[in-house]
Amino acid sequence: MAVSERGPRERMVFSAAQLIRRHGVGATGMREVAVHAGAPRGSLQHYFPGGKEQLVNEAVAWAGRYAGRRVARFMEGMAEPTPGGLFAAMVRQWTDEYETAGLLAGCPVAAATVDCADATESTREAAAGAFATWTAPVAGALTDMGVPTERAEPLATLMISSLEGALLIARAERDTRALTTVAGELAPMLDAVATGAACS
Amino acid sequence: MAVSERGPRERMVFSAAQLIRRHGVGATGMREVAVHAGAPRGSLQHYFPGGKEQLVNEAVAWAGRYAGRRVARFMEGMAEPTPGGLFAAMVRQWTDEYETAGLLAGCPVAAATVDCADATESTREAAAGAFATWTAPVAGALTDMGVPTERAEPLATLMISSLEGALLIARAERDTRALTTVAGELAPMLDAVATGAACS
DNA sequence: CGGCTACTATGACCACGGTCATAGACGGCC
DNA sequence: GGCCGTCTATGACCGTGGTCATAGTAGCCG
Repeated sequence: MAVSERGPRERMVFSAAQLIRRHGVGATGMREVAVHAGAPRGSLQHYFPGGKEQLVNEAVAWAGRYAGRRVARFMEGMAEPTPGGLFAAMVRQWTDEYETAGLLAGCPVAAATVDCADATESTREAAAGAFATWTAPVAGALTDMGVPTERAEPLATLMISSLEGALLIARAERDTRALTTVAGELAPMLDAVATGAACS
Repeated sequence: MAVSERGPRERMVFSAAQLIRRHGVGATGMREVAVHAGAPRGSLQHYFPGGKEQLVNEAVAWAGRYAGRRVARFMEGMAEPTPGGLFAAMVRQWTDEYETAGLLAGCPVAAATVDCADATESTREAAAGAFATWTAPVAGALTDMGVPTERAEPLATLMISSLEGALLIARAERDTRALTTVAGELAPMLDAVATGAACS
């Protein structure tokens, strides 16, 4: 996964994100993270003196940056970009993963929110930050495609919400049905908005 | 919360759902459930010999039935029901809770999915079942409002996905912004579809 | 070489939590 | 009353997991 030659610290953050999105925060152990990253257990307390909380927060932030960066990739990959096309690409990343991996893991930010939002303030803030650093590029892409500025961020929030929710249902059903359905329904609506079609 | 006079068993299921949606499955202890339900600890193993797994599964199923039943209430409460109006009502239930409770808990089904989808098959199935028993009444309501039958279930999935995702973001941000935004954006789109407006 | 810093390595502590085992209380029914 | 099923009550076991403490290793600099 193109992670081979990063420092051990980044590998641990990456591994934490991977494990969290599969098993949730509570069920992910520090020892487990170390093993998954191929890193010594002692390095955890060395790089993350803040303990599990710090590790989780960094994993969440990492996931947010990753998701944000993907948006630019999706835009580059489209001949004639449209809002619906961008959304379809965002969804396809997940359906593709299901095809290849055979199993659908979740979003680490979602997992952190569900598990920590009420208990750990800093993690809640990290999750909010991650959503923000994900929403911004989406909204930016929308404006680049001609969506009015004041609609861009609301629509970006709608897109991410639908994706996260569909991902949840897809995991429960062990089936990409919800993801493809949401893409099939929402994408045309987004394009209709962008072309200024009659909505409201 | 109108739970006062139910049997102790149902109270425990209810309490489990409440605690799960706040702290997640992993962080919710059996002892904690018993205390919250005002029930003796020994009753847990008596009513739920299947242990925590059984309790969680029943809590998830209960939440699914509850959500499904709410749909009928929402329909009754609307003078001239529209898909967008139904969605707005579904969202409002959550924003109202935030106003009154001051804190936004999540959806127990979402929490169970995030925490157990990969580890506990039965819970994953319970979550899938819960989404199904929630989606069905929504789709039924849509058809009653004139939405073509083949579009009803996909749109219901879109509605629930958006709601779940927005709820996630709202929890992370400790703000109903995402919920109101999604309602404001998606509701008109849904009505446009229902009235057969130009979308795709 | 001595010492310092960065990192690795492991064992131990301790709290938490799910489960089991056992036994006590209540209430109906023969 | 004596019996039994339902429910309540509580203590104990044991695995798990986060954290702390303590060394050990490697490399650099003076």
